[in-house]
Amino acid sequence: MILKDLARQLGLSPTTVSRALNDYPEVNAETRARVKTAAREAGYVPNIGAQRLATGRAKTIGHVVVVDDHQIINPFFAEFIAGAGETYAPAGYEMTLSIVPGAQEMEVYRSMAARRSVDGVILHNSRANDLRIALLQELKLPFVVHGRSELADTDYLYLDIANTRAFEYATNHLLDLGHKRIALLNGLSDLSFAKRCRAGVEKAMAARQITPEESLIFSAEMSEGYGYQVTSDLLASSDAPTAVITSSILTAAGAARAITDRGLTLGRDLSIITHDDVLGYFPNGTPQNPVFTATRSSIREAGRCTAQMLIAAINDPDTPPSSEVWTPDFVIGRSTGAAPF
Amino acid sequence: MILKDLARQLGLSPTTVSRALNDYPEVNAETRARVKTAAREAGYVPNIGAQRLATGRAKTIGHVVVVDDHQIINPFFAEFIAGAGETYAPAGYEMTLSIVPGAQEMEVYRSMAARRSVDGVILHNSRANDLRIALLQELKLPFVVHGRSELADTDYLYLDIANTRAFEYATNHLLDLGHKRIALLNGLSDLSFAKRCRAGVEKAMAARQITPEESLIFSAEMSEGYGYQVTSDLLASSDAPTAVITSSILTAAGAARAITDRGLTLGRDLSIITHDDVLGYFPNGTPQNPVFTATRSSIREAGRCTAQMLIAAINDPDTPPSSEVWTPDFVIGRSTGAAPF
DNA sequence: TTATTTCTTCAAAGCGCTTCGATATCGGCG
DNA sequence: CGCCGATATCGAAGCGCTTTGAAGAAATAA
Repeated sequence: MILKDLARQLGLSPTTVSRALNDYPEVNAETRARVKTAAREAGYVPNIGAQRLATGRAKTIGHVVVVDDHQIINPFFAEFIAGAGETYAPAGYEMTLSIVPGAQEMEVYRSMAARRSVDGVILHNSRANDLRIALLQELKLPFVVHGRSELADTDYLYLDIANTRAFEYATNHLLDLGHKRIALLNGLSDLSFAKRCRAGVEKAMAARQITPEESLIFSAEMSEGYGYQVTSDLLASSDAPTAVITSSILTAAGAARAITDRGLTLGRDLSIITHDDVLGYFPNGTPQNPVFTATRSSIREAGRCTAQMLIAAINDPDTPPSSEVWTPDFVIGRSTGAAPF
Repeated sequence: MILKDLARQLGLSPTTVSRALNDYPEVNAETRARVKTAAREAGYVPNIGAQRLATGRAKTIGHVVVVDDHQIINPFFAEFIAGAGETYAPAGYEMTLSIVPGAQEMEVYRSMAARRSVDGVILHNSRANDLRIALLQELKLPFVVHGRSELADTDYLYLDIANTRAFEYATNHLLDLGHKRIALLNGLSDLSFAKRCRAGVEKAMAARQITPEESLIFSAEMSEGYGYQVTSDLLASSDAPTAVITSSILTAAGAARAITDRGLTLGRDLSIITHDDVLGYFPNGTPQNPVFTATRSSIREAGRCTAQMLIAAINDPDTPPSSEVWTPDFVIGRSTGAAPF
């Protein structure tokens, strides 16, 4: 069933049928209703390739995922696109996922722009000095960044959380409890959120004349195993820290496992504060009774909002960009306590 | 830059240029080389909408993800599509993800078929009696199922692992260690893999005249919290089981946490065997030194292979379907030991 | 030499949709 | 009564690509 058939069946021209279906005002209300009913009954759906060609809009948003040894589809990303995807469908957009080696990432954006396969993209894993931003601006491909780059001179849309502030707050919480040796189990160091987390910790410590020790700062892909490994090693050393801050709940779970493995007690022998992205599959205890003391911000909600920002930017490209920075909640769980002597 | 421009620039017709780029044989080798070079230099990439319309092929594979209260993008799915995605790009295919409420799932397939937005789909979370199979056959939309349905009379492509056999093996391992009260922390009961896992456990127990107790069989979304909760409850009861079988490593991690939380020892006070999908973000210890005794099969590799099967089926629809069933490995870790008295 | 292949290239007709620029109809107005 | 603007519809021209069928040039055969 194509448009022409439907038009003939209704005794109308394809023009009118197309306009009726697309809610153009110059169609008689009664005619429109008749057309829509007939389309539904006949199961008519416009061919998407034809629509794309005729309108020049792909009605598609691209997400590029880099898979190298160290970067695979991780639970945070999964949760984020779940949120974004929920937003696309009702808005009439589709989502394409391109999974490519890191070396090809830039090429993929170029090709997306040239072949017009997407109307815009969302940038994940914002890096400190992110070359993708300049490229996309040059290509005139609308985009929104999840996170923030450190390029102060350019103007682009982003949605981020206030990592520096959150981690400063978390660190102060530990300092108030008497902790002085605090380890940071951070994400990969070239990611901008990791830089900000570290800055927050250092800021809080500096305010109390504490110099952060290089040997207590770690950077890696945020997995459970990483948290376990590093914490085990720390606990085995002669001058173990009394508290650990991690930037993900998976890492915190690993750290907790290392603590119980040694017969120690979480929150007494070692305190943990983590950032919690509110992963559906890995809840931080229950809302009433959180396991970890944590800074908390839903990454899924971030996905929803980022998608909305992008769709808005595509629909009216002239509206000036208005980015967002969210402040995480702070919840107190059972993973923190006064520093041991 | 469009085809016509490139053709004019080369002093050729669009026909010849198109044929040169698409490797049609009737183009002079020298001309082809000239065209390809010029295209590369000019950064010409064919418009995808036009190509779709002209060829009738979308060069796109669809994945539908159901998000209801209980089903969100989970780590297993994420790992699977990472594998599938790796396969698409080199083959010239794109991947679209549709994230929709369960009630709309069937409608999405209909619409995909009608608007020709994808050339084929991959079915996730195979259910025991899966209505999607009949629908896709009726729509003549090529598809491959990850998992297996129980519809014996239809012929379709699938890739699955031998869950029944694997869980029977795992159960026998526990029975050999002297365990008699074995709990099963299974996935959602309408999923076909969960049915097969249960069948495997029951088969092994039946062979030794043990009747599985209904009160030791659980079904839920496979999360860490689920494993923790159920195991905590079990350990608190007067006649706790001595072993637990779980169908996912996340659930196993939760179970392990429940054990250490009570001051008990994994593998001595309670044994655990799990199925390990080889999640990048949640490794089962190290390959040399696994934490959990486990049946193991890479879900990412399954994604790669499923994608290849689908592409093959799309390219020559006449080749008879040839499905695959993989046998998981069995690895022995530190989570199992002889049954306590 | 002419007829017949083979090798290259091209013009033109779609693919199914949107949209610009008419055209037809009709009530309202001077 | 003729003219005007508003309303509703249509014909036709694209969007950028592929592909069919034809045709010119070169090579081979008769």
